[in-house]
Amino acid sequence: MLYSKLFTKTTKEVSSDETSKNAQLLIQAGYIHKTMAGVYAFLPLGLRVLNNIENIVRENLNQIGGQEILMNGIQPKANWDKTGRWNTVDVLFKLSSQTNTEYALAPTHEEQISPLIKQYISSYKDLPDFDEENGVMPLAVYQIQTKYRDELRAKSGLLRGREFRMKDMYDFHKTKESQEAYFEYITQTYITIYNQMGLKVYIVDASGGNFSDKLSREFQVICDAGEDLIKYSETTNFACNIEVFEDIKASGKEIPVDIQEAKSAEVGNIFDLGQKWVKAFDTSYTDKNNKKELPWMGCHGIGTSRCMAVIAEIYSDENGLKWPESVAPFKYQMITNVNHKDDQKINNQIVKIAQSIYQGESEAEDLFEANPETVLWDDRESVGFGEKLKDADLIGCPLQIIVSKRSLEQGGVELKNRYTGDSNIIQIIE
RNA sequence: CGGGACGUAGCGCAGUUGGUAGCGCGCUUGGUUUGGGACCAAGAGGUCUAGGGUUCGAAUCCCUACGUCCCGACCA
Repeated sequence: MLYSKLFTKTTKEVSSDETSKNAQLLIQAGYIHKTMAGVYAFLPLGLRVLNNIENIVRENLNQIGGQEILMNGIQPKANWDKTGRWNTVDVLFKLSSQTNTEYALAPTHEEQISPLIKQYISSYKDLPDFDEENGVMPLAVYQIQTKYRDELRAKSGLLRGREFRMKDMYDFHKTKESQEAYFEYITQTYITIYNQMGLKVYIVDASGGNFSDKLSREFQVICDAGEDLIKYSETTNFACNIEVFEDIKASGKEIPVDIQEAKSAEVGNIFDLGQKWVKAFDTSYTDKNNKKELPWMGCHGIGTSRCMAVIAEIYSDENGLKWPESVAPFKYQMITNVNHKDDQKINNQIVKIAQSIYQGESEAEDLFEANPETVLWDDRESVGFGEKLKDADLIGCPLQIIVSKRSLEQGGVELKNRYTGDSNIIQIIE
């Protein structure tokens, strides 16, 4: 993409009332725009990052049998009455129509998936037992969608919004064993997902809150902007929320010697919902003996926009963002320096080389993946070179390609790693 | 929802004891620049969040509402 065609602009200054690092950087670099407290619009660069994150989630869930659907933001009140949550979920946005019919703006989708799935599971044959060895996956349906929660206090940029993006998956099983085994299987998939987006997660068991009286498991990333406090160990897989640490100690469980404490952000969680929701909606099936049975249900969330915030918090420095390649809006940001004082021949050469790199015609191995889809070319002519370098650091694509008189004198184009700061000259064969 | 701070040009800010608003960035035009957010010149841009009140006179003082952020509480 040509930078000159990008409608967003970076700014030198950012509002002092956005104090969170993720919001400041993402707004300053033009990734997001604040509409109101806790509600942000995703601009071209921001949407590319969000899409990259969500595609990582998508690909991994498809591999474990997930079938993607898209449910709705607006839901009937009746469903929420049925589970009693119309009055108990205080973050529920409620709205009414011209005819005073009431609706919920969905904060989550158990109230929709349960009656939906009821239509399609009539027989035990519709609910295969999870069998990892033979590659048999259970019925698992997911969506990646915009969610709404009436938070009393939205804060920390994309970390806690009133409108945010979330993946939620729901799985249904004949047996509790299948559900529990899949719960563990998903845990492994989640670790892979977070690793692919550059996040190291700590797994913390917690109670399910008012969501479920069963087990839930949180995925925490060490991050100063986070709202949670965890105890964890680098050498073992021990991790727990600070709130339950004393209880764990009292229970006699062994505490690792390298125990540490840190602030963390919850980037996902998985729940064992038991039969609470299927009971409420009578989501039953007929078993082998022609008997009516209720399935076992699990639900699993990943806050994709929150992941974006956490990545921005962690992968950034005083100059700006430095995205992991897997989620970066572009792999390369190319800067060309055309100086009118210079020999026109050199300027022509700079543009010609940049053009061929941008079009994917470069022979150089390190630039093999360059093309208009992977390169953000800062082709602006009236902008100083220093400003382009600043912008490249702020926007934070992993690799910067610099084509200038100086780089040509050094034998080619400069390839600079945003993360390590290393740079080297790539030979260009013309 | 309790406590605190704030709301002035597109953005970031200043505005003294009350006298109808200014700076930087950005933008427009022209020119010079171009390896770390350049420079000169000339411009455009405002219902000082809104509504009341005090006053001869309010961005400034008082009240109310709305908005934004921070601390806390809450947190599928």
